[in-house]
Amino acid sequence: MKILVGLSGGVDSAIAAYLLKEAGHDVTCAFMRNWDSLTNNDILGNPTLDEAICTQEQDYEDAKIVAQQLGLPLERVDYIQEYWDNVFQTFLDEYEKGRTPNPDILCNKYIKFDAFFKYAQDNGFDYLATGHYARVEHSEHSSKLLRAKDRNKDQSYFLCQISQKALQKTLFPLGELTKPQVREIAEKLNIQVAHKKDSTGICFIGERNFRQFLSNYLPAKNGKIINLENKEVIGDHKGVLYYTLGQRKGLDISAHRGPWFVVGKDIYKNELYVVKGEDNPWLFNTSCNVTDLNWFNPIDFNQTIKCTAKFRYRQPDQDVYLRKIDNKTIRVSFPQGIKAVVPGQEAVFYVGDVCLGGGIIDVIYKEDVDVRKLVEDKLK
RNA sequence: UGGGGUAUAGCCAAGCGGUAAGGCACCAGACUUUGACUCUGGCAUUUCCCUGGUUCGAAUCCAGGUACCCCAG
Repeated sequence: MKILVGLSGGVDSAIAAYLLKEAGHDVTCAFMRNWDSLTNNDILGNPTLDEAICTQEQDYEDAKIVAQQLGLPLERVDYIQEYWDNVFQTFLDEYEKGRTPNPDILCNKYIKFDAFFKYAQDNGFDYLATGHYARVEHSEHSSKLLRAKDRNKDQSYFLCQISQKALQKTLFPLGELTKPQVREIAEKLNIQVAHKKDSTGICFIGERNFRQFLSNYLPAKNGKIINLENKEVIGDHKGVLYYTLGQRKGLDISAHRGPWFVVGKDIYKNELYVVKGEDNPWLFNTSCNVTDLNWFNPIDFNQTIKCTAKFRYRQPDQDVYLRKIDNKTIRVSFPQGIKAVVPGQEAVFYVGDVCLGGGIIDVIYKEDVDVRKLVEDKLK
């Protein structure tokens, strides 16, 4: 089969490509470039800007060496415009609304498994493959996304928004392997990047001082930090948009004994609301509405569905109940209470190893009352 | 200007003659393809408001200052 592999310059995609080649496929590699720091004005909080070779170019160099070592052709594709329009614009819009988006899920949805997928289709490839840790089970008319065998590295969470259509033509060669096994294979092959550190941070943008990075696009606007429980002003924030619910660090509240955690914000009054103590009841929610749903396979919502969910990457599985609200919204209930379920973040649903799909957390509730209303009432 | 009390890190705070606990904040690292959370480590030795004194030894006891607080005027 003719397969296009997204080669990032890291170990994972290198070994993914290697395994496909070993299996006898006709493999072509492609390096994606989706972010240009200079044209995107990504100046503040960008540590690689003054480095001799920015990490992105280094990654490309690594990818070239890997392709060469594997004896595979390497193409280079650019989706800078698409990334900006579909991923980054949404990312900024969400932050502007005071929410906390997950750009990497958008990146998979719009870039890797849409724009790049189409590229593969248009160029006569049978399948697209990446180095993600996840499994896909193909059958005649539909495919299933499954958790990776390596439960520690499982990345199905980030793949929850890709289309069934793309999934059907996708392979994840690392799905049955663990990360240590992948590194071992790379070592045996003497792959250049066998010991390269796992990448973290926003995909294609990398690690940044996040507040500074955001301030390139969303200017700082100082304001008050208020103790929600007694309405006392206890500090100053650097811009309400820069903080996320559940956040502890960076509040710089030193005059009052903490620890303090963010439980709410008002983007119009430009106020941040905090409470004290890591077990504070304000930190726990019991349900949320989820929109922008993507299901890999049809779900029968005639009855309440019991399944598990993750509200952020690497969160242990949470028991939840799903109920349909309307065609675009479901209510997710978790009476046991879960900490810091954050609007804008992704809720991803599983039954056993099968990833059902996911959606964006829209409104959070405590005992079926909108938390924003609870905060508002508390401040009266 | 009568009486009483308190001064220890950015904030809070233990210590009561034997060589400066702890928490918050902050910083660093780990973890991590979002943002967070979490974990580990660092963080007063020209040191305990200042100056003297007692003592082998003082943040601790004594004397005198200084600052702030409270009560009564």
